[in-house]
Amino acid sequence: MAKRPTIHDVAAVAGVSRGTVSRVLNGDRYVSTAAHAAVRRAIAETGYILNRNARSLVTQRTGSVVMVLSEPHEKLFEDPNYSVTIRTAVRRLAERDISLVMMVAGDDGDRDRVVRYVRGGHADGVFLLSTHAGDRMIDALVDLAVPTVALGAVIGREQVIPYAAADDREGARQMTRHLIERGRRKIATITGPMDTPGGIQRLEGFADVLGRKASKKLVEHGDWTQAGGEGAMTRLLQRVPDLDAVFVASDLMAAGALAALRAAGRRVPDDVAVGGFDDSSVAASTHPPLTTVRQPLAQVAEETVRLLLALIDGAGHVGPVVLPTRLITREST
Amino acid sequence: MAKRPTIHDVAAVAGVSRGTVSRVLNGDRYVSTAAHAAVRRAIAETGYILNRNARSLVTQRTGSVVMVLSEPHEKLFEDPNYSVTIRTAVRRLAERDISLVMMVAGDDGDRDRVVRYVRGGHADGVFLLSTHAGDRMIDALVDLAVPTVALGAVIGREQVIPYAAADDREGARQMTRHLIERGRRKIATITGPMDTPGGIQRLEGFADVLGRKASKKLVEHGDWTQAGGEGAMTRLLQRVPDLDAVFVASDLMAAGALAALRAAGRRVPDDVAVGGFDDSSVAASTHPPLTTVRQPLAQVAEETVRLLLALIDGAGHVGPVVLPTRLITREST
DNA sequence: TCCCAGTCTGTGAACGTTCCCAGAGACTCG
DNA sequence: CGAGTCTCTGGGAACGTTCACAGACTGGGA
Repeated sequence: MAKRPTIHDVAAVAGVSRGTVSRVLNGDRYVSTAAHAAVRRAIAETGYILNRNARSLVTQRTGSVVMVLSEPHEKLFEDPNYSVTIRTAVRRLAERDISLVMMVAGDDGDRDRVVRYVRGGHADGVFLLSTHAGDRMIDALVDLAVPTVALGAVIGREQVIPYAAADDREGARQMTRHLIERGRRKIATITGPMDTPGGIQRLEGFADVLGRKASKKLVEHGDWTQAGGEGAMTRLLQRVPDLDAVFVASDLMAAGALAALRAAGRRVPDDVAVGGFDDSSVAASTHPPLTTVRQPLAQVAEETVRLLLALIDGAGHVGPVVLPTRLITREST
Repeated sequence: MAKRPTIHDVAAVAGVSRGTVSRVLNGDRYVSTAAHAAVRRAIAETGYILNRNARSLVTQRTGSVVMVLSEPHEKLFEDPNYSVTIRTAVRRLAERDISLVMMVAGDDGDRDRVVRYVRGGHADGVFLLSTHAGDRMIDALVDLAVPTVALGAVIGREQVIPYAAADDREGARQMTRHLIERGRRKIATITGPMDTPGGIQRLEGFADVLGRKASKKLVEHGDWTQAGGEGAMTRLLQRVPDLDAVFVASDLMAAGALAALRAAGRRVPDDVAVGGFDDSSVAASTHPPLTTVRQPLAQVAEETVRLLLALIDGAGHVGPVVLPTRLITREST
């Protein structure tokens, strides 16, 4: 295999100059149809592939975006949704010929690396995933003034970092109303960690509906894990033995809650109704299957990418996008 | 903000030449300790960050690796394991200052893009995930002679593409033996799709143990989904109403099988014992919790990266790595 | 003393693009 | 018919590195 063909080779074959080939490559105006055709043909003939490094070197654009995976709680958060998010983002970006670089921000070294990478100009934009409150890396990124968006609000930075998210708060309201409609009177909740948007907003939605009936006694905090959900449910039962419903802020925690209820001899939904959140794969496989709130995950990912692209294209400011959730009724309520 | 500092600026501040700075950057020999210190200081002072594009342009190396996500069965495969794999890979690669670019190979356009990307020299290596049999893209990549590895064997290309994987076959044997030890006599199995390594090898392990008792009647095929598992279980029950155990090749399908059994009025494990595979998050949340086979996922990912790095470093040929699985006993058997 | 090997440094020439400018034609309008 | 505008083209310069080479300096052995 000889050397990879360059723009020079294409130009020679097409009988034009480098400049003209470059113009065709970049879709510039001012190229005659004859030249255009000749270049196209020469590209096909030589099997030419653009060298992005050379291009980036002069344009100062990289044609890539970095997705930063934070690990809020010591990798407890093994979210199946990542898969959907990543796929969707890669797809949408590929349409624009932008590639996706993954980075992990687990410890300080990682976070440093991310900042250095972006400061080095190696990415045209940043896509934040599962951020958590008070992350210094995020402030550093904001300072760099590189287009940055997040999937899910960044707590405390809602105004400065555009995001797309599911309407957690309204979703929680839907579920809470549903439990009331089912005739439940003493409704508790198990939240996520209170430094995550899902933790905060789902509790707010719950409180919106119940008003002052949402006493502190009826609120217990979990950590998104199944074991955490089980523990929280156990504590709730001790404190409020006569509760007749519980809204759990994630399906995985709800699965834990179901186990705790079973262990305590309560029947679901007869004695206690259980509502989840996410409509993840566990939801359908619990016993009984979970009533839950579905998030339009792919759509959220899509909108996040859209925001990022807009920013990269020079949009000064883009607003957050919040997408509606949907109640999925199964047998646990 | 002024222009980003280049190697020239560092050289000027350090009072040496470009060449010397470059040598320090690349850890070359033949740099005096004084020069070395001066350069280090100048780098810190100027906040210099290497421009990878410029480097790649001359070295013909990119310092990045592409991970290709195939979608074997129309994105049915929403594998929570992706998350672990991606994290692990990103981590290990970052240690070597190599970044991970994600690409999706869903349709022909995607596959073309991947090949073009690699042919364009934009990656030093390829990391294949969830491949499926007879993929032309894989042959194209092999032809390009770029270092390529896979997580999980590539069916039909086991000899040409190095891989790391869990010992599916032995795992299936462990489970089958376990079912026999539990006194089961009529043991059926629900497999994965027969064009995936998990589908094939887990069935082989099952057959290894049962020998000729593993009649065709006792084998039913699923598609890794819960609904698929439910359907397969229903068909099995019709055909072999007196079966007393079933080994299901994935936890998600096993959850479906449990639902089918419940619908048919069979008690688990009293009437029918159910074994899963993967030890995914659903396993612990089914009712009853699933006995299953745990794969050392993070370790598999780690080994895959190791193979890839070895290949990139010039190792001519690296053998496959197969890691042991472990039986996790819960209440379904 | 001289020579050679080893260590260290500076510099010109690449790497493959895009950008910019100058210039050649063609066409339009006064 | 001349000036101005628009379309199209070619080629020099720049982007920020690494690499190869040449040269300077050191020290040790003949």
